[in-house]
Amino acid sequence: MSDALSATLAALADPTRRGMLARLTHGDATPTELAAPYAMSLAAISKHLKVLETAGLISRGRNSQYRPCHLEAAPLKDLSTWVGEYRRFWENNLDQLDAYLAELQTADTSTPKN
Amino acid sequence: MSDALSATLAALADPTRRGMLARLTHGDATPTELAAPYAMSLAAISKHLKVLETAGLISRGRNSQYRPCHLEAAPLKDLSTWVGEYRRFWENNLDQLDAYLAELQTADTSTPKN
DNA sequence: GTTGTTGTCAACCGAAAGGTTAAGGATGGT
DNA sequence: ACCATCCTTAACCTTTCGGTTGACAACAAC
Repeated sequence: MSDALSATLAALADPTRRGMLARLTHGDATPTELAAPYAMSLAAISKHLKVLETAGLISRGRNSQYRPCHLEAAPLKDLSTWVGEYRRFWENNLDQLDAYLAELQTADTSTPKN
Repeated sequence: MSDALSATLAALADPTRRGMLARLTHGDATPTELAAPYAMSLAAISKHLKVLETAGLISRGRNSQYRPCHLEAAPLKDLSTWVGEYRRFWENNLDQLDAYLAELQTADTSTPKN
């Protein structure tokens, strides 16, 4: 899981963490504020934030006792780029094209495995 | 992890599974073909394929002994839509806007926590 | 300096992830 | 009928994940 994209995807795979990111789109927030919607200890929230920070999805400042969290979108940009490579596979009736190609292959002389 | 987006992200968080999807962009392939690049038992490959299938990222047919795998891009489209909501956060110098807003808040009368 | 609030860390726990090996089901070929 | 090939399943093991509780560090307020 050492590559950045895997870390990003793993961090985003948890609904609690996605909820925190969504909250941060409205502005920076402290762990206590981020914890509000969840029936969960603050320690658990702190762990989630560490996962997000390790993935580069948030950064944290310091304001007296408070540790405000800030959304960092760079990993999301990378994710968007990655998933964009697959765009042509969900656009423009590609399934029907695939079906056509499969039919061509069935009519072939060799032993088709696909 | 019951929601579809979490299942998609968790499935994609593994580099082996992403590699399999990348291979499937070149056309359908059997488990044995998909296993080729990896130093891993076929049973492990079969498990990975089950994860991808459960997430709706592939479908599987039957051609005699072979179980050809086919890329299904719908969950990727949903993921692209989700991440697209964050687009404005990595475009157009948003960090500088945030810094400006933070400065405004520091000049405020209340006790700012963020 | 004591007290309260905020947040993190360490230790622990159960469940899930990701791999193994061994067994077996499904199909094709001889 | 038998054998080989392809693939999945079951059982198991180790590591990671997501939560808990308890201790405590940092800072503010009184």
